[in-house]
Amino acid sequence: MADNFPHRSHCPINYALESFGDKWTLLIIRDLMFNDKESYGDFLASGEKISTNILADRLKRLEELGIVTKGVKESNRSRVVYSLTQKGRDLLPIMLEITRWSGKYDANTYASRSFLARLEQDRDKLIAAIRAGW
Amino acid sequence: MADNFPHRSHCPINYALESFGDKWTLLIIRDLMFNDKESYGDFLASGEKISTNILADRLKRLEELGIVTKGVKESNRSRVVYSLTQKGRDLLPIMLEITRWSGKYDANTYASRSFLARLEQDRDKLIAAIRAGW
DNA sequence: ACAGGAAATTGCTTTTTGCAAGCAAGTGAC
DNA sequence: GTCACTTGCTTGCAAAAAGCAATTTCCTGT
Repeated sequence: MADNFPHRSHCPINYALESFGDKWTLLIIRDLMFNDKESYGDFLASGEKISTNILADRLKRLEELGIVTKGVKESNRSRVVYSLTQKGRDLLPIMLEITRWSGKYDANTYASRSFLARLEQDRDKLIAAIRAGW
Repeated sequence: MADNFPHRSHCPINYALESFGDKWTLLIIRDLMFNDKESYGDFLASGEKISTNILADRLKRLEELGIVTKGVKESNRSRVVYSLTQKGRDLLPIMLEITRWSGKYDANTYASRSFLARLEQDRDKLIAAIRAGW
């Protein structure tokens, strides 16, 4: 959890942008959080087609920031697996509010009606339910 | 509200990233939402030192996306003023969850204790109170 | 008409991204 | 053991975006 680079400011919005304010980082977090992905290859296979050098860079950065940890699979110790730390899991409310906003404004959103309805009607219970699965 | 560029996907996270997934856009939204800024010069004066060409580009983009509207001040019709649309104001819950996360993990955060406490204790009331001021 | 300020635009350099190819380490079949 | 295969990266290079300083345009009040 390095975090020892010069900050533009300690505005909370800016702190977040310096952590995950780019076009790719939140997609990796999404895959870890909602799509049961855990390996380099898993992330590469996502629909948005991240390139290998960017993926490697972002995973390294997320590790340095303490949002993700790197380990190996017990069943196959050559397989590298990434997972969210508490700091990473705490991004859940942000991810859900983003989903709500995009669900409202993107006419072609992939987010399902039922999920959006659940989010609208009882956000707190939905958060609790997801956390219970961790 | 153009939105007619090729999307990487219609994943809600990705849609949001394509709207404001860069190092500067959310700072402009922050200034409009919380800091009573409205003009080009106001945004330029913010602590993070955005450069003029990037600012002009992002304002244009935000307008195209329907998040911000551009107008002129009645009292001085040479003065351009920007303001949030409903789509922009609907980013409030995201902004607050980001503030909460950064407030938790940035030891040097600018976010005040009292604001963070209010956010923790009654998020919904805080949102309602801010909306009431719009 | 002119001075002044606000809102950009332009030109140039540096940094970051995107893409394809290559490579190293571990594993599984034989 | 060795050889093909998979996984997890690294490298090189071209293209795009960001950063920075200087310049310009467009009001507008005097």
